[in-house]
Amino acid sequence: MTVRVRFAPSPTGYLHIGAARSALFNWLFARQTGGKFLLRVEDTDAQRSTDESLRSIIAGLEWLGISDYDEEVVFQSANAEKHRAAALRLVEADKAYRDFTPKAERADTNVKQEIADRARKGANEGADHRSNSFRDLSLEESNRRAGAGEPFAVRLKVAREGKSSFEDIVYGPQERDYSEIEDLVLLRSGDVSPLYNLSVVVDDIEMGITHVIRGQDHLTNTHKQILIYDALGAGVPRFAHLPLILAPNKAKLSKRKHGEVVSLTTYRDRGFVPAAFRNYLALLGWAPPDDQEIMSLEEMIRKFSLEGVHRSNAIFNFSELDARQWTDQKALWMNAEYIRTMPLAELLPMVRAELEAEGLWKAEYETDARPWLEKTIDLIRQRFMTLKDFSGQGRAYFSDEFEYDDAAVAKNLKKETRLKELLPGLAASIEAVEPFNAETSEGALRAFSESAGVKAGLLINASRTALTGQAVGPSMFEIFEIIGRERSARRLRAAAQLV
RNA sequence: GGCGCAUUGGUGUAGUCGGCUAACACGCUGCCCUCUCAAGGCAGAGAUCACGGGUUCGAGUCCCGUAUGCGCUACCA
Repeated sequence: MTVRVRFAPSPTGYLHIGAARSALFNWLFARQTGGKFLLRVEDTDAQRSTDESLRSIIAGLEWLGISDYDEEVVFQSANAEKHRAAALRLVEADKAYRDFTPKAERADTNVKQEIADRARKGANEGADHRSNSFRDLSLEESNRRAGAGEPFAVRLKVAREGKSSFEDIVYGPQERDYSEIEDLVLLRSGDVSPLYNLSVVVDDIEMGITHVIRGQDHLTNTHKQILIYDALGAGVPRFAHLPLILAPNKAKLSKRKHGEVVSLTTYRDRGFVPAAFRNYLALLGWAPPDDQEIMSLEEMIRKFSLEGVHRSNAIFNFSELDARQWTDQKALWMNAEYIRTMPLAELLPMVRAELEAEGLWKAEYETDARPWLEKTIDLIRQRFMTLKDFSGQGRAYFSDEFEYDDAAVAKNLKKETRLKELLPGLAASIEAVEPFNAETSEGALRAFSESAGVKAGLLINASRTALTGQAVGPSMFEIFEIIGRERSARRLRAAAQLV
């Protein structure tokens, strides 16, 4: 039997990293087993679902490189009629019943508290889950009242005795007593719309899903879903639940509290290389059998296994206070690692996109200046963290309009007043060099520093800030060659004004 | 409240059948390289494996209990 898995996000917000990881694991599993990877949009909550959210999710999956769905995208809302029919079929088969109890309004704010209170109260009164008086209403009577237009909800008839059990691929054997599961509502009263547990099951059956891979927050509810599979007479798929990704204080990651760090598109917008973030994501809750953490997509597919997923929740370690740690340090490190080691040919288009977005791209980079571009990028990528750095710290390589870092100016230019005269002098001796390259500019600078009686380091560091605006960067003589004779001389003279 | 799941250095993880002087990566500290560095090289600090008890010659690994965290418990998804 070929494997069929699906990623089933609900479009009620952006694609957060936990969901993205679920998508990734589904995708990896499908690609490894030669199975099908499907996308189903769970848009049954019309109030909360938005097109914008859907677009953001789709874009996120594309960015991660896992949007090659093997079949048409399924929209759950389009299947509502099927879900309803399935529930009514269960009523006919006496596996579910109509509940004519008037719908109780629920305040959305304190649901968790309300549930706990109700449970506590129920426990005190010894209430049991099978006490609904409509549970044993005859089908004739039920049909009659429904036919007369009386509003009803449909609930599943859960057996009084026994227990539900299944083997989770990640969490192992799971068991739950029926007495702990109430007769869950399948269809809402009033508009008779289907509820989540019914919809997932009917759709998963319809889509022929063989493995349900999703967040651990669904682990306990799986028992309810299995009950629905059974009632419907359908085979139950295999389940694999994934540990959750938590915030540094071990709280659930949420948009409201944690903002954009949890949104996948943030990583795209802040200069992450998709492969790097994907690689990082794969390591949250899973580890390859060997110690190799940096993996190509092919290696990841080959090494992945659901059995290798572990059970404890992972913490996404970031700091809201420190800008340098705006997201997990390992994610940042991995991005830098990818930027400095990936094939230049793969990096180039990403840098181009960044330069274009910032108005720094020039047509000649595609033609005459192509070798220069490649050399430059290869040189400066060594100490960059994100693609944004190419247009930020690296701006001076692509434009004459760049800013001088205050700290760099203070450290390398302002602290030695003689630089006011030395810099123009250096500019002159640099200009006289022929040919102009790293070696000759070094010779010129060292000769000049000797004749001026200052240490070469003084001029080298001053030059770095003069030519790039930065305090750090590649070897200075490489920079001279890259920036070129004329621009170098001009910037050295201009920097004299900053001393 | 009930039920379920988890718990290895700051973080991500390894540790299959009990033999660990607890491994790797990020981060951190120091040194080296050097013209700088958020790069590279080297070294180091950091974990009584949540706690308590038990089984055993021997437990991070097995059993029981406790604590903490998380999840579910809804006519939300």
